[in-house]
Amino acid sequence: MADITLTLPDGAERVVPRGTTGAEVAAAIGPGLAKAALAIRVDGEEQDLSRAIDDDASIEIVTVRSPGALELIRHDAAHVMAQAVQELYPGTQITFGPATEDGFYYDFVRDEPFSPEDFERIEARMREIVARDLPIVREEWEPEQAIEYFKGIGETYKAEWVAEIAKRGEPISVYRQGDKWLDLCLGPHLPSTGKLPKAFKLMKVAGAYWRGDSRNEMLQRIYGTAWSNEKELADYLHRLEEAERRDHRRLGREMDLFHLQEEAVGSVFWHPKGWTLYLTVENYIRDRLAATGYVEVKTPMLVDRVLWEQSGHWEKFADAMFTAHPRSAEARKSEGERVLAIKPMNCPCHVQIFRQGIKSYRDLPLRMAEFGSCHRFEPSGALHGIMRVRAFTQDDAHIFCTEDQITSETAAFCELLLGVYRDFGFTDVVVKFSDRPATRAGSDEIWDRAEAALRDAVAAVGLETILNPGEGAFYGPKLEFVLRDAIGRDWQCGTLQVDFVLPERLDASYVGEDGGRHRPVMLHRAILGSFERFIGILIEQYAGAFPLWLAPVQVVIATITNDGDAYAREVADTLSVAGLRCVLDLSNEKIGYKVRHHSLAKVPVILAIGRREAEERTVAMRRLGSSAQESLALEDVRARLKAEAQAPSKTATGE
RNA sequence: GCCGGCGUAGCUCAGUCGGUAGAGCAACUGAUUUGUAAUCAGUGGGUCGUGGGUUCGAUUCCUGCCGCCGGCACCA
Repeated sequence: MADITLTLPDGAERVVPRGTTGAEVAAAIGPGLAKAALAIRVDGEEQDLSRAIDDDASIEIVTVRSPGALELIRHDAAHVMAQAVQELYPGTQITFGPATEDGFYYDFVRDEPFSPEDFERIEARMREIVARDLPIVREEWEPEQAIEYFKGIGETYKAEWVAEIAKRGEPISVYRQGDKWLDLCLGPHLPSTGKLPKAFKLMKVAGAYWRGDSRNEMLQRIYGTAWSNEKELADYLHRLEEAERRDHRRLGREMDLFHLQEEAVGSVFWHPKGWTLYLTVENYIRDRLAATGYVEVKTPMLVDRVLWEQSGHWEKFADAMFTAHPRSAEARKSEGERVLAIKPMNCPCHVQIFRQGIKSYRDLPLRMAEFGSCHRFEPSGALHGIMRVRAFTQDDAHIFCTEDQITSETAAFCELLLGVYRDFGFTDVVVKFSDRPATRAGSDEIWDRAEAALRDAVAAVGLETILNPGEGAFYGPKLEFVLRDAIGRDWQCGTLQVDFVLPERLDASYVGEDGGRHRPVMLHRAILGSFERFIGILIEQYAGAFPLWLAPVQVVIATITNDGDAYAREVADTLSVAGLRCVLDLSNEKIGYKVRHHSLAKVPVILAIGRREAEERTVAMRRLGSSAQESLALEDVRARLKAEAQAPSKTATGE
């Protein structure tokens, strides 16, 4: 048997007999490493320690501290949980159980529902299985053998899955965990259950469709989290608690920004403070659009269904649309029973404006923006605070352009978007590139061109994207700009979609240089996406403690004794005239109470005024989050706060 | 929409093994004139999500519906 050469991460080489296992290599390097070893990476590919290595390779022993170790641990935790559940609840079937971003889940089939009360029992059994230190051994089975075995023990889902894998011609690998339990799995796995750190916790039960298809039966999914040690677990649980405090639904109520109620499910009641925030955001984005060559329009809320039929939306989304008609039978008769749809989007209306009069190539690109209110009948289970609602407003725009202009328009848009996100404090933006879906309109050649144009633009801006294969719109590829909420959920905010289809269906055209008629391309684009969603994320991003320009109440002027009342009024007037949003607190409370009260309300600036300030015509300024005080002349405060409270869209133009 | 959980005052929650409910905070009123994260006292506030059933009697038990929460599916 010939020897092979293994290269360690530090560059050292080891010559070992062909067929040496990862465990043996680890042991040869040192007993400490052998004990800590969880898996081995062979030429970058993670494998079981028990696998024989047959060729020269660069290797790395994976321990708890290795990057990627958590994924291994979580995957094993899923299996240990599955074993625990099957031991405790005989007759339960197992299906899939992968690692997730911060934990794992396993999907079970069982008539009785699991409840969180079961968790303690399952966790205890999991710890017991870890204590048993069961060896985890990989085997390769013949498909027939596996199908027969799983059918024999009543695991019909596993049997179905084996058949699927076999059809693809892939090997069937099975992992034994002890001598009584096994699971179909790709691996890799830890060498034994004893290697699994006991820093895991079951978190929630939920339904999930078999193989992610809503036509299939619903399974019971148990979610857990797992970490390499107790401290990491505790930190994680602590982070979750912190995140809960930032939840926009909670802050929206506590800060009196908005509310939702049963009589208008999925629609937001904006309170004065929330609406101030909303208008601040809207005015900011309006400035940005005006500065980058957009024109703003406003289109009807109620539009005859024939337009939606023409655009193709009726066919695909009719069930998700609201319709309206006059209450009076007489009116309905005279109107010819026409069905009006409450607009679910703005694009067909924008095309109607584009179609008024003859457009020349000189008019392109035409960037048409609208703060358009849309209504969609979102499935009840999808509603979530103000992040996913049935009535929302987008900072929507459609850029009518030539095919040659797609790249430059996209690049300009990406730059605008990133600048806007930066102004709101978002620097980590995930951008997904969604390419052609299986069912689509338009020729492959058109798709090639659209995708290439989009790719060029992204490259021009130096944007990193994640490919989201097959997730494009039916009419064109798209970019999705994704922000994350406090609880770790991702939300699409910005988007850019290249569309060759709607201009055709709605017959938009322009006269080209050649004097002939041509179809424009439409770029559907939004930066914030829905104001509702974006503001929800904004609330969580700042945990309600907004920078001065966004804060609904920017300054509280609080008196210490009522000797200062008259002067405090003057301060409030001065600042209000300067455009600052002020609240005057002359209430009969101690200054300590007022400071606490307004600090909890997350007001960025508190100006305290007592007898001394009134005499000297100064204020004592205190910023949120700091207990330091600064004594300033009234005129200085006015100038300073006014400058600081300018929206970034104003400061950039030097106003 | 599907699976599971939940629904008592503005908020957070207690309570009733079936006899129409209570605390803290908030709010309001009064006293206090106060120097940077809670001054004291008093007052008001709930068809116990909603419809039906069982019962002498339901907020409590059963059930339909609505909403919310967590996932899944969906997201033009």
